[in-house]
Amino acid sequence: MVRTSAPRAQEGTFFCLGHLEITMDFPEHTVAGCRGREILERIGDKWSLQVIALLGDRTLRFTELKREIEGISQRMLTVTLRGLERDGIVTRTVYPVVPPRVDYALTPMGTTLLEAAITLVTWAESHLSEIDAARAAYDARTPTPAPVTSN
Amino acid sequence: MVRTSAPRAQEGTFFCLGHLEITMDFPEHTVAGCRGREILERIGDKWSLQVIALLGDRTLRFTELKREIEGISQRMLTVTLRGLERDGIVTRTVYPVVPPRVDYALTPMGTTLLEAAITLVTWAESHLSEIDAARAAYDARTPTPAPVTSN
DNA sequence: CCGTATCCTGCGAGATACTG
DNA sequence: CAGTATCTCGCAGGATACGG
Repeated sequence: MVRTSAPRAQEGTFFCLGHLEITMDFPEHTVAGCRGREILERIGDKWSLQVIALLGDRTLRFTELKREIEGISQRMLTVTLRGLERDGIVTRTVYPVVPPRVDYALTPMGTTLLEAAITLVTWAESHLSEIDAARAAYDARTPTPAPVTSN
Repeated sequence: MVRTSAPRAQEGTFFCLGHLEITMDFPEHTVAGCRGREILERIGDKWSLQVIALLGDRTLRFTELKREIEGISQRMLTVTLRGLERDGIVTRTVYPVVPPRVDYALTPMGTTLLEAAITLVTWAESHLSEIDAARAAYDARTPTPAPVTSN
């Protein structure tokens, strides 16, 4: 059994994913703005994890990132990088040359985040076939209700 | 150094987060629909992880989940649970009684997913203050451009 | 109690055009 | 090269009402 939420009205250090009660002694653990969820909002968005993964490999320039990440728009790459920079996940280094050159790299904290995230990716890799099987079984049990072609 | 993307034009088992080239010998690793991202879309959404965390604790009924998860709508709880059920993360057990009773529980696979996800939550817990500091520093460096109140 | 069925809204995110 | 500035649109997700 994995213990993630607290027995009611108890205190201590818990994962901030469940009960209201556990937040009493930890003002920073609000329910609506559950801090534990913030990291998911950070790497759970469409592009952040890909950026982090690429930078885990090596420092990259803006255009290099754009080229590596299939389908990302210039705007979203900028937005993503700014968010990661603000959170201290990546560093942004501007070289005052012309044409401009900007390097992005993982901070030490960013590296540890990547290591933590890899746990999940690894899990995904090793369970994809099982998930596919579950989906197929589910869809077989619950055939899509024919969109009104039977009359 | 964390190695997440492949040296170009090489083959083997890599994390599906970066290069195009690594997908050549793994048809299931498409770029747009990167399978590694699917799990993030699963637990990265607004409610799934909270549901998983609560069920990691113990089996819960629909209404119990609704009560525990502050702010979730009936609709989104249903949608979330259906998705998790389809992926084989949770089981749904209907008792033919009146009024109806439906129990939700983690599958073995769901439990392993929770364990993997906890890695990230733990990381978040232990880096929140560092992130806050980074944000404060960033915001100090980059004060919000006054929204035209200076004329 | 445990859902579906609609309607509606805000925001994530793409496309495009323009600058230092 | 490395961005900002707009405009636009789809859809995740909330509110509400009803059904078995």
